[in-house]
Amino acid sequence: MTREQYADVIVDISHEKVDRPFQYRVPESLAGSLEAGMCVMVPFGSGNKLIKGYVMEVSSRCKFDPEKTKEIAKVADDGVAAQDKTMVLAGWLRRNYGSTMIQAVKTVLPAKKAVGRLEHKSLQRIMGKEEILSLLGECTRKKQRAKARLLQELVSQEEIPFEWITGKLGVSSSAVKSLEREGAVRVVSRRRFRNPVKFTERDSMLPVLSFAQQKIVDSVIADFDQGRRGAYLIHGITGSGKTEVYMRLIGETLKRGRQAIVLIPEIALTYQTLLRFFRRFGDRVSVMNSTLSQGEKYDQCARARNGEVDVVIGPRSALFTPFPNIGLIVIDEEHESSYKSESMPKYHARETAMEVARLHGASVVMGSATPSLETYFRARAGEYTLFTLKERLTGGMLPQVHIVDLREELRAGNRSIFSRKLQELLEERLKKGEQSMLFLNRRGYSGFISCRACGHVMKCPHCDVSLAEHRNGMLMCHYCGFQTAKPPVCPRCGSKYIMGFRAGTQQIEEKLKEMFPGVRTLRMDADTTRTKDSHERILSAFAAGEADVLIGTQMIVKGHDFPNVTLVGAIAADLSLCTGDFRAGERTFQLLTQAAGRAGRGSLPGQMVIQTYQPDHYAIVRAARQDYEGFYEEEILYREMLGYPPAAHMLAVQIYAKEEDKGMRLAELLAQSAKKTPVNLQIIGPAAASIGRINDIFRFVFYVKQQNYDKLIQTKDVLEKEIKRLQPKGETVQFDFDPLNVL
DNA sequence: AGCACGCCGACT
DNA sequence: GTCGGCGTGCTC
Repeated sequence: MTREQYADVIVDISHEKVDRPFQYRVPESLAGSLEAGMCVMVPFGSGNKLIKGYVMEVSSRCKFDPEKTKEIAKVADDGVAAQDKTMVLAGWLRRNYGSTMIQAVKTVLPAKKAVGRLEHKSLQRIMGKEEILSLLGECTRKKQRAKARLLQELVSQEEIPFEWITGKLGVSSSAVKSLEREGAVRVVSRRRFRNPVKFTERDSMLPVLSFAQQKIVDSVIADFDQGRRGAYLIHGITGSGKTEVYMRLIGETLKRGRQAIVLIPEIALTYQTLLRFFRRFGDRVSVMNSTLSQGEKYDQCARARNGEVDVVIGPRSALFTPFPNIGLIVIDEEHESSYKSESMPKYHARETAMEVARLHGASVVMGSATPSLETYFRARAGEYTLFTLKERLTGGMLPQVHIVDLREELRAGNRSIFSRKLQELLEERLKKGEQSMLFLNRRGYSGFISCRACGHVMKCPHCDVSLAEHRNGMLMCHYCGFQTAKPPVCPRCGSKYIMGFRAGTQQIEEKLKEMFPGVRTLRMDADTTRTKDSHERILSAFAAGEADVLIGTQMIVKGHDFPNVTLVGAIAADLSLCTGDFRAGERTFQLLTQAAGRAGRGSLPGQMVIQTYQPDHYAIVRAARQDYEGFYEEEILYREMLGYPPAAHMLAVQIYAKEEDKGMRLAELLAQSAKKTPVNLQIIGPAAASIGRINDIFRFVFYVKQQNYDKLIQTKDVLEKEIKRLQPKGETVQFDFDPLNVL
């Protein structure tokens, strides 16, 4: 009754050439029991050597010449137990975020690249110099040029890295093989690990914890020792000592023979941050970051697997460090958007950490001064244990915040981008020789339209997000595709000053220099940070007092302490408030709160100016008061009303197409079949994405909303089947669950 | 990565 | 003609 089954298998050979699935016949004995993610032994190559492989997919269609298709030999180890944690995780990623198994496997298997392995594989001479010379003579006589070249090199060098042999010397493996047979050389894969960080002195004493810190450490450890594995959120303002709590917990985890993973946003992965961990844990710590080469990453993974390190620090990908027995996962700055992957599978490190923790029996500790709504929502629901750290250990004072109403400025005849208050305070700083920071919080910027006179923002009547201006003069909603003509005057107050807000960091710099001749400025944005260390260089130049004012995008307010900064100015808070995204309020609140934390961290008291057309908006008012709770209450109400995450869940289905009409048709087709699913779904769109075309690829998107996450997964499964059936050629489809940004 | 195939120079 | 090294290409 059962038709013949086939399985796509990725073989366990570290080389790009074979890094793709091979199809095998599923033997009758395994029919029905074989699942994606299982580890199997398959005959491979002409010698039919048995090697390890991972099942990617089981199907009933044979995509390869059936004559040449071989059969799976057996399941490696025994059945279910053979599904090691990594592959289970890959399967989980595939299921929850919708990607191919290969994409999922590639994300969980860290650095499985040729360069990684070749680098520390080398050829060693095991004969004496005289013997080599005589062998060299023999080979030259026999005109064995490849072997001779190799031997020539071995005369002067005891050991040659493998990559030289195939690269510079141009000798293939068959020549090496014959030399090995003759007993002249041997292949050694010595581990010459490079720890990217130099040795530093260890802490000799631990700092004394505050009462609140101690309580967190005690209860997490007590839970752990009683076999309760939970998730914890530390809601603590900057400088309240979260890092010390993490380090104590890591220390306790190590004492119990388990390993710890620390996730830190890439931007905060600075030398100062790392130093604290190195001083505490010495060479048991390993760092993963994007500047590491493939080979270095491979080394770090091998060290983790061998038990040479117990703690790894890095961005979201560090989550997949192959530790044998993870006991703790720390997620610092939990709200950061860099925790969500931008390529398939579009996983969220926070959610994935929960799954990793479940597989290993580990605890998860998250920390943030401005937790994401998702996390706080769950903490409120009792899913996570909530701790609060209210005091600044350093005793620094919170800054005084001024909200400036830009409508008032216009009324008073001030058309400049600096309000009178900001001008006044800037002048004061320049006189006193203190530093200032000016930032534009624009990311995912899209031309929203607002009224300069009354602050009215054009919004979608169905989605309550800002409408974006299109080239044809129409205003459009990125969620549902709603369109309306741009009104000539403000529909609320009738003013003709209704327009898009446009200002860049460069303009700010120019205007600032006009206003204050001789002011020393530094600018930091995507343009000035293109090269590798320019980011760090600008920041350290500013810290060294080489400029009076640092101008930049939101990146200047993250991490980094500048004790001499006493003024922070948000030029246009509306830029992040009106991005046409349901998370705009949350992002604005986080950004402004963080920015306020930048002012006055030294002994000098700080001030902050927030310029906005919407001075009454709750995100701005609450940020000015550093009132997270209050913000949360208002924001969650909004999400509940409109059914946005975390109150409900949302799946973005993104269609990329070479031809516009074909893309739209596929989007409509998929939206239709989503509608036909038995679950009760709300479908919005499809519409052209906000950036409708990149590199001549047209983009379309529609959204599916549902209370229950599992039902969304079911919908995704239905769509996956539909895509398989339609077999689109010029179009690709991606899924994004609870998207952070609208395309 | 590892294996066979086939080309090309050297030699019974 | 045959033998064997050595680059090349494929592996379900």
